[in-house]
Amino acid sequence: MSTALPNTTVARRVPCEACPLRDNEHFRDFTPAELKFVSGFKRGELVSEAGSMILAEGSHNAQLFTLLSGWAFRYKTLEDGRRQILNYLLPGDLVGLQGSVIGEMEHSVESLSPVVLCVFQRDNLPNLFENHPGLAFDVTWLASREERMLDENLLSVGRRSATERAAYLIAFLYQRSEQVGQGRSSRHLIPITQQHVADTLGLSIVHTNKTLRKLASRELIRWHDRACEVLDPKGLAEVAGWDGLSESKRPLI
Amino acid sequence: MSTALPNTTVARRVPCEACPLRDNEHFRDFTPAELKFVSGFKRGELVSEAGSMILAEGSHNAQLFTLLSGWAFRYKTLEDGRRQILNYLLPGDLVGLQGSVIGEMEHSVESLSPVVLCVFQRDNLPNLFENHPGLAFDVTWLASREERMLDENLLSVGRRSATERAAYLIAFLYQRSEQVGQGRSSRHLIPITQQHVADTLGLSIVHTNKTLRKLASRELIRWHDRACEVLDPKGLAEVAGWDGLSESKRPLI
DNA sequence: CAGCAGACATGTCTTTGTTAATTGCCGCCG
DNA sequence: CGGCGGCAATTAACAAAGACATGTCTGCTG
Repeated sequence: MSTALPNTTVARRVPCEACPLRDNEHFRDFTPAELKFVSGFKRGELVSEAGSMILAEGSHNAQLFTLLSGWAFRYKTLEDGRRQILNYLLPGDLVGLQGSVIGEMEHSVESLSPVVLCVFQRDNLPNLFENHPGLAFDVTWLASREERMLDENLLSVGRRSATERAAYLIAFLYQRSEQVGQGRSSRHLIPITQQHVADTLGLSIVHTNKTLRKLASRELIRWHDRACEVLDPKGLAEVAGWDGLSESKRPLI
Repeated sequence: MSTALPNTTVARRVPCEACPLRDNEHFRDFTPAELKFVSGFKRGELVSEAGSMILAEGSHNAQLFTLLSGWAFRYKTLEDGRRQILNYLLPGDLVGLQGSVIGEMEHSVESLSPVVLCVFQRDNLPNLFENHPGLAFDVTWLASREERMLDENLLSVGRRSATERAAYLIAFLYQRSEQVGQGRSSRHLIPITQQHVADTLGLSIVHTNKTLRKLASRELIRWHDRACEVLDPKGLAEVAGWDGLSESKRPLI
């Protein structure tokens, strides 16, 4: 039964409804020494990997960044090449807290479209936290949201059927894409291949194909070249047994 | 190429090698209004759930706590009862950032042994961050570690075979148990049932049983009543194709 | 034009799930 | 004290889901 403490200047940020670190504006008070912007990636390019030259330059530990625009995904692989996609990255998402040390192949990040990044020095995090009140919250908020997404993903891969999994994934990515507001394209296109879907859901590419065809035959989706068009998000959510689409926005912290 | 900034009082915490929030000592500077200790749970008891009376009292949002002693696990369920265990909680682990709102059944936590908790008011987090420099780091560190564990878990469920999954899970829990130093029991016992294993790995209980027997016949483990004894951790890691056992301790942030 | 990659298709084989029945242990209660 | 019921672990027999090997077709690209 703790009593409500008085609000402070930090507390003004609560509840935190919007996604932080989304646009450049959030980085106004940062000095050039604290961050740098990186762009120019093409689709299918490795953004960060053990040994990658792009983010590993200078410090081998600089692997902390937010996505400012575009799509990407994070994955791990086993020695024999089996790959598991862990989550998809849309503008505002933070990557690198998971820790990546050269040679240990913790995880890698690959782009699905041209992307723009904002890169921080990982080992500078203590100073960043101190110099930018509120950043600790933003990071906690983002980590928290990512964990919720991973949770749902794990539930999906572990306990849902192939059809449910596929429907869930697509409905989920559709929702995220809507939230971010990819205004650009009028149709709802998700820039992934069936191989990505397979590696996300823990299925073979063949079975994934069969499953997607079933969804397509029910007019829930339509598959394009390297992209999925969502025809009926609600129908997908229903197939997936997922109520997240209608989930009300709510404060996380 | 940012220059190295001078160390500050906050920076002294880096690199952070040990698990923070592990013993009572870490909570010395906290006031009684900021946290409370809860104990008295028995094995198999719900620690936190939508509607639970234990942690929901007062604020419906108090679901933020660390485990001070004992074992527990976090899980989600689908409407029809299928359950997926998300991760296991050992002393020092933090729960509740994922967000849990009454009625939405986000996730639940159940104990595997008697546990002691340290509970924070979730909506008081802003003040906590402000009043306790370093706490933001500890939380980030913990969230980061949890995400790495979830990543590996997802890889496991998505891409490893039943035998690999089981071997990985047990080797992993063995390692964590060792790190925490459950000194109490001389033998290395993990207090879970085969049903827990099944729900963690996304397998049926029957198949899990066959898989575990195979591991037992290879003298890697021995199954007791509601507990798993680890005979050969290295052998398990080898079966799992996992090199995490020998992983050197390293700073995360 | 050749080469290649992705989508689509099919048949066979392996892995895993389902159902159901058996045993042993333990705590509860008459 | 002893029967009863429940849970964990186990096993068998069968069904289903999904993996794998293979091949075709199409559109793109050099």
